[in-house]
Amino acid sequence: MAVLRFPSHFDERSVMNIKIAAPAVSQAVQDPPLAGRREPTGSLERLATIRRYRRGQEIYNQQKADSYWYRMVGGVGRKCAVRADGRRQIVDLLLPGDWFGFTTSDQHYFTVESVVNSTVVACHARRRVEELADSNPEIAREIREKAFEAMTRLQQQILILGRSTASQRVGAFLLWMASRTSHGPDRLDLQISRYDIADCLALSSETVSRSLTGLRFRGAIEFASIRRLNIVDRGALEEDEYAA
Amino acid sequence: MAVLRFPSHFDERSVMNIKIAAPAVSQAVQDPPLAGRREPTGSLERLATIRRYRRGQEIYNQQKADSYWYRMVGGVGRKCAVRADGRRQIVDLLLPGDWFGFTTSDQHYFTVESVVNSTVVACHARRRVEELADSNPEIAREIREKAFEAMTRLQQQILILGRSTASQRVGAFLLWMASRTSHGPDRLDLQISRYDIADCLALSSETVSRSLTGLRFRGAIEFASIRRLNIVDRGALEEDEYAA
DNA sequence: CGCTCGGTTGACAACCGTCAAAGCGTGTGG
DNA sequence: CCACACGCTTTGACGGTTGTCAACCGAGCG
Repeated sequence: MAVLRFPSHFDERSVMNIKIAAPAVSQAVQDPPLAGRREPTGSLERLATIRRYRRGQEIYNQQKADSYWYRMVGGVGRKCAVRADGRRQIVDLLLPGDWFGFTTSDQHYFTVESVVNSTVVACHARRRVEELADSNPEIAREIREKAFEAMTRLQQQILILGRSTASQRVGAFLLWMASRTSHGPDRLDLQISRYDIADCLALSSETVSRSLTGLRFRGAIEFASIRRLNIVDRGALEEDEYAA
Repeated sequence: MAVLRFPSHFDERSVMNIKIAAPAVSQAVQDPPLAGRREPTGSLERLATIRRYRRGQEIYNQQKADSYWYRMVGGVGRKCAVRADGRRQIVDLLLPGDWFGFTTSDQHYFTVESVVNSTVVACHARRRVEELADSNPEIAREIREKAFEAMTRLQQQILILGRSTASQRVGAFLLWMASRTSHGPDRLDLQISRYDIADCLALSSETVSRSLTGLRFRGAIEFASIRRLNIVDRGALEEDEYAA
């Protein structure tokens, strides 16, 4: 129940009695639930290969030819690009239920890596899925739907990257992540590091850290542990955008 | 052949003899060519309705139900969101050959507007296209391919937004636009305003203008007219990213 | 026990957004 | 035909935000 101090660049007058949320009882470290999404139960998954990864392993690679489409089953993945200056950009953060790696050739544009241990991925041979889709319109529709979902994720990412200030980006990111996971709408288990968040939002990790501190200071969020937090004031997070 | 002066924040020592490129002879104002892409010639386009727009008109809208998938035939479109503070974010810039408006419901997430006069769009009734795709695997594959292309555009946009400095973003944007249009790899007719560029790149129009001036100053580009330019030094524009 | 990695904070400089003003081109109306 | 107005573009000045460099801390691990 330690009282937290805030760094000097916050207004000292309001610094009192701000506490860390009491840790939830007996949160054993274990794999997260599968985000409550329905898994496909049709013939699609019968031809899937399941692969399991430890943290930081490569799922596919821009360099090597690869003829699979993928579905995230458990854990977290990141689709990223590395620039000439060594900076990394995370283009798509992959959570259970998300499909990724859609191509029409045997070449991917990006590299996908697992972010946490026990990341589980279902691999679908592209050619076989396409043949299946050719003969089964249901499957074709399902693939289309998953591709459209992937497009929605990318558009969401663009909207977040388009925000002008770091706090807005971080706030919108937290809300988005909370809506994509299933710990309840206001509980969030960021399983990813500040570095990964920074690379998602095109910020430095220091700025992410400062923004989180700022949001905590303003009472928008509270931390249960370093990567688990509760959303206290949604209004303070959402720069309420009207998607016109 | 006027000698251009540079604003004071550029190094005055190098300011001499920098000229506007000689204007191309007799460039009448007219519709741009259709970017040299093959148009689909199959049964898909037989059930398309062609619509023509003047500058600034709405093609579809986030508010109103709409059950079409679209294909840009001529001109330019912008898919955008407007935030609470009035700021606009362009999520996808639509050029001839681009499909857009993919959904599985009768609701769109964004609004699409024409950017230039004589923008021409082909509208495909979603339900009829889906039925056609159900019975014709060729069509289904074509739709998938167009959706994947749209995903590639969005990912490209994310990579550009992820760059840290304004000049890098503007430079990458110019190269991208040049690769998407067909005036030759080094000639570019931006048909859009600085404001639109700014809303694509999450910058202010002033910063876009300053970045363009800076790129011109560094000899990376030269202007044929205010919206037409030549790419002189690709290396200076591309912060050569290695997409890993 | 010491190392490494991730996270936080501080100091400072550079960059960019904002406000303001001016130039310019185009279209419109008198 | 001219005058005007409007929208787009450029430039200047300035202040706030953020990236960078640096230091420190704590947790996990060999």
